[in-house]
Amino acid sequence: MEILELENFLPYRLYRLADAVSREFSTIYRERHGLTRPEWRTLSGLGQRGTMTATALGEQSAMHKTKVSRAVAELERRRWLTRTADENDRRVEHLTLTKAGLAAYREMVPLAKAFERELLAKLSASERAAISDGLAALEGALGKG
Amino acid sequence: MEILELENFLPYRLYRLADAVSREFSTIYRERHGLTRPEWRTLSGLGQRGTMTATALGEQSAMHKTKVSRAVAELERRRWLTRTADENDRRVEHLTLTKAGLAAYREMVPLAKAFERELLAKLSASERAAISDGLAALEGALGKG
DNA sequence: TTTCGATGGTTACAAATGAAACCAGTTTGG
DNA sequence: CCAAACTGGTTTCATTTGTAACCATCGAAA
Repeated sequence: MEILELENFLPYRLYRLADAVSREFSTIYRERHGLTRPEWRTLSGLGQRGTMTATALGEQSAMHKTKVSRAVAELERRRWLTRTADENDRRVEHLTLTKAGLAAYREMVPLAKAFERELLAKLSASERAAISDGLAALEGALGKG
Repeated sequence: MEILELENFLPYRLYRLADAVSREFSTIYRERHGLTRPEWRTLSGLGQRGTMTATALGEQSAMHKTKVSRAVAELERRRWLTRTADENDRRVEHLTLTKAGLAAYREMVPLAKAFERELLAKLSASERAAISDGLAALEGALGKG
């Protein structure tokens, strides 16, 4: 009988790894600020880019638009970001971090980098290269469709 | 100011890829049999191994035990698996696919393999090697803690 | 043996999620 | 100019998920 070896099945391996890594990382910002993952992504997106629309945020971080909508609402409630209406298109709003939002972002960046550094420190240089190249290749393959 | 580049941030890249791949793959078994992901994993685990306990299933596929419990309940409802009490430890139950469960498994395996094959076909041989080695290295790194 | 901490598994409840309907504003084609 | 199709974003509702409490059983130690 034909058998599928889960341990070698790519979708399964990817999901399992991503889940483990992401779960461990999330404890950092959850404990620190009580942020959910969509909220953290929104914060990071805006911190990195400065100003974005909700749609752009969704595309950048592959979040469903309802996730974005709710994350933005929560960050706004905390006064970590503000919305500014677009001049030409009144459906669009431009999101920007406030001082408080920026402060939180600045605090999180080193933690995120440290987390990644520690994770990668467990790998050899060639393994790091392999992961980086492999993921890039897959990203490219999926992008094309 | 120090900035985190999300596109190069490992946890983020992993999650995004896994989500995309897993989501696309899941449409296959969702459309075919109306299976959820935990149910599919349970089916695959049992198909591959023959007989497992719920705890073993959870470990193998990194599923929370409530997920396992519910997936098993559903597959049992469909009469795709049966539970047999352990002789020595009455808390434990051994799960096995029924004829119907096995039939479904046999039908799914080629679809899963085809999906993976098509995905990998978009990569060069060295890219495939990179992904495989990189993931293995990460798996090892996480395993150690 | 009895008691107490672990373990396999289920259940109840709360929070996160996604699909689809929705609102408001915008573009396009007739 | 106006209706129809579309787009940015929100809301509603049903489903999925996780946490924590739970039940039953087991093993070890007093």
